[in-house]
Amino acid sequence: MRNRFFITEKTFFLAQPLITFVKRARLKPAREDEALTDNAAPVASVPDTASRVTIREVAVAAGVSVATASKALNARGRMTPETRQRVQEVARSLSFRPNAMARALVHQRSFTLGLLTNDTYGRFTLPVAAGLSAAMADRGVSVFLCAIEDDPERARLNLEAMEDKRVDGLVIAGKRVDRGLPITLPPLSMPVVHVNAECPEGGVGFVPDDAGGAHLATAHLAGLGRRRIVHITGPESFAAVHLRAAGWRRALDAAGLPCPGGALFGEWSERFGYETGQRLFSAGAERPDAVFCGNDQIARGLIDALTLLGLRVPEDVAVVGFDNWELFAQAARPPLTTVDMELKGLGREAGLTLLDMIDGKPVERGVRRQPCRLVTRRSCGGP
Amino acid sequence: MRNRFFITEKTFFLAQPLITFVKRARLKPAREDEALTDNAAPVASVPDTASRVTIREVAVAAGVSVATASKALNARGRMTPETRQRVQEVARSLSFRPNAMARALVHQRSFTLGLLTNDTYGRFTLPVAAGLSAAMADRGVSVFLCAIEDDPERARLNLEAMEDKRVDGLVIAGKRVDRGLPITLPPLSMPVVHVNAECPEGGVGFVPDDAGGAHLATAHLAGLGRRRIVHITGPESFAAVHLRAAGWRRALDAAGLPCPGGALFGEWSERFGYETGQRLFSAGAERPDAVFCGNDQIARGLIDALTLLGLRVPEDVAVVGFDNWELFAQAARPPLTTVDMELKGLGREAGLTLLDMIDGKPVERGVRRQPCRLVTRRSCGGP
DNA sequence: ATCCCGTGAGAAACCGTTTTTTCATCACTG
DNA sequence: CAGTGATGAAAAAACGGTTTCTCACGGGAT
Repeated sequence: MRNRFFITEKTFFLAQPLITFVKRARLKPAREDEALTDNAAPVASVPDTASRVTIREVAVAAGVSVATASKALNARGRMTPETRQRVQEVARSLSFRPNAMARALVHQRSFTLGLLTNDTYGRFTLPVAAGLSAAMADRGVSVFLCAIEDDPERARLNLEAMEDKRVDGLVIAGKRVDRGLPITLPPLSMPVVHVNAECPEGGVGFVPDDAGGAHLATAHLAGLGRRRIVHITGPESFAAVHLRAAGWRRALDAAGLPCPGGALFGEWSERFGYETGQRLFSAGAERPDAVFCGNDQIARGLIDALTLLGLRVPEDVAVVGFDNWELFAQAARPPLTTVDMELKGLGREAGLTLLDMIDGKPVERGVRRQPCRLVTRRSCGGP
Repeated sequence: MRNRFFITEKTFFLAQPLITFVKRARLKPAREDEALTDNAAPVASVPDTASRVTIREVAVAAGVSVATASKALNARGRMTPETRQRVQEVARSLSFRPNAMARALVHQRSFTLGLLTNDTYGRFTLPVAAGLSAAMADRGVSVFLCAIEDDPERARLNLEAMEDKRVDGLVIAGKRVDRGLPITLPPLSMPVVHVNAECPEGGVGFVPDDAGGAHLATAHLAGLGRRRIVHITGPESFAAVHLRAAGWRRALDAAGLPCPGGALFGEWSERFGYETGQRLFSAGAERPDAVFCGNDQIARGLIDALTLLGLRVPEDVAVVGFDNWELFAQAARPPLTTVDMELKGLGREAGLTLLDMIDGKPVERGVRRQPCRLVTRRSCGGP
């Protein structure tokens, strides 16, 4: 109770040994008996903490003051080229690297972001995270990963950690565009962007353009001369399902094609694709000549069903999937043409926008739908 | 060239607007004309940076010195209970949270870890990362995610960032226990543990106990009375394949069962499982009554083949997989009994050990094989 | 020779904490 | 009543940087 604001007691005590250890090491430079007893044990060598070289050491080695050293290394202020160069060379030779935390302290900017996600096993968050991390790394910004398992308490804990660590901004990533994370965001002292998750009123969000992707896929099929293009997809409870269905319908309209009785909703599984395929294609008359599937699993199941029915893909039926989940798309026979949601790009754009917000640049609020990309493989024929 | 040690020029210029922005905000407290022009634009509200409350403000509000405030909040030093309580209440009412970076600066400990991984799309790293992140969060430690895409340059960049940010330790996670990451680790100034990756001589590593897991699976089958247990698995180029095969063989020996001609090596795909199943079970005589598969995909393909051949799972043939990849294990009919590598636990243990190393506790070097867990579903029958 | 100014570099203040040291106060002893 | 500890709290010194201010110096104009 006493202490409830701060680091947990566990953490607190955890910290003690190290601190005293370091202190001791600094005061007495290695007593002999200690060295002797430590020697034999087959323990992993703790690298000499060898107290990292500071700008102060660079300064004395270069024969200047720390102020001058700092200015020399940061290309600020005025000074003779010789001085600047001498300092830089000394810094290099000592392999000096400035302490980012010290620097953050004075700049009031940590060059650090938080990524809060509840998609622990998911195939969505990792690409987003990778794209984000890569783009940020290029700009000297690092990303804290916070895996909250749909557990509000864990969310709170991580949010507090992010506040304490003074991250410059926060990316909140989920697995469904129509669901928020299990957090009631407290008033945060930093800008936030949402990725692949419900975006609160007035917030900034990034999601793949599901409708656009579906349009892309359907138009591709129409462009290849297919006339009866059906849509087999996931459960109606997903917003993404409706968006993709809408894109499909719009593309059919645009191509002047009939909309054969609405989309076939079901589940995101191979099984559903397989069963729907059997049902749809065993009836002889008026068979579709193309299927746009709501995801790659469905497409995979569908292809299995078609193959079993003796129908050839793509000759008799062309198939497009959604997700570009390599595991399914590449493994399918024939390999699957599918829609890639560009999740890495999503993470990248979210990060860049967040940086803009941090820099105080004006950023339009609202949800951005990032374009998808059609990956053509062999399941549609064509060139 | 001039500047090659430090933040990139891009970063450098990026930082400027913010810095001057903050400065200005502090000097003049909001000029009216600025407020007016800013007002109408539909831009995302940058939360009032409202310069976070510092311990200094807490101190003056409580009528004590900062030293006293610090001691009061950290349960250090001696003081009257009244003073301590008063400070704590003031801190709470101002919702003060200490700046972790300032604190890190004096403690020489950032309570921060780096996670370097090249498994961007993979199903292996994310659970590891989640387990690590969760366990560390409980201890007030945050984890930087560094996604390097098998790109040495990116690896270098991220390593430098981790050094600059003064992480206390590093977790290096890969996708294969017999491959290192594309890094030639420079002499690092912090302890390192390796997870699911090749561990250099004298290092500390964590991998799942493949052999043990295989033994677990095979012994389970033997315990259910199966006598002819074959093993269908991935390519021989994987160390994990050999370990699992060895575990399988050992379990057969232990149960006094014959080893029918060695393991069947191939690839990690459903297709391979399917085809091998057809080949193996269409020949009439001396059919196996159980199969231990090297992963869940193979198991899934195998079950498809068995079903097609009219063989019942588990009545005629019992099947065990490896990975507990929900997508396959749960979706299989019947649901798959399989070996879980406990990747989250792996991440957790790696993190805890790393913390020990950071604390200077003696830690045995070498690779630890963490036990796997058998998840029993319906593909083996039994209770 | 004096004044002024531009220039390069050092001194000092600061960022937000913790920790050590110093200091004043007060209640006891002898 | 002076001397002695204990005690609570403040002052000061770190931690590793950046930035603002100040200053000494030298050259050119008067």
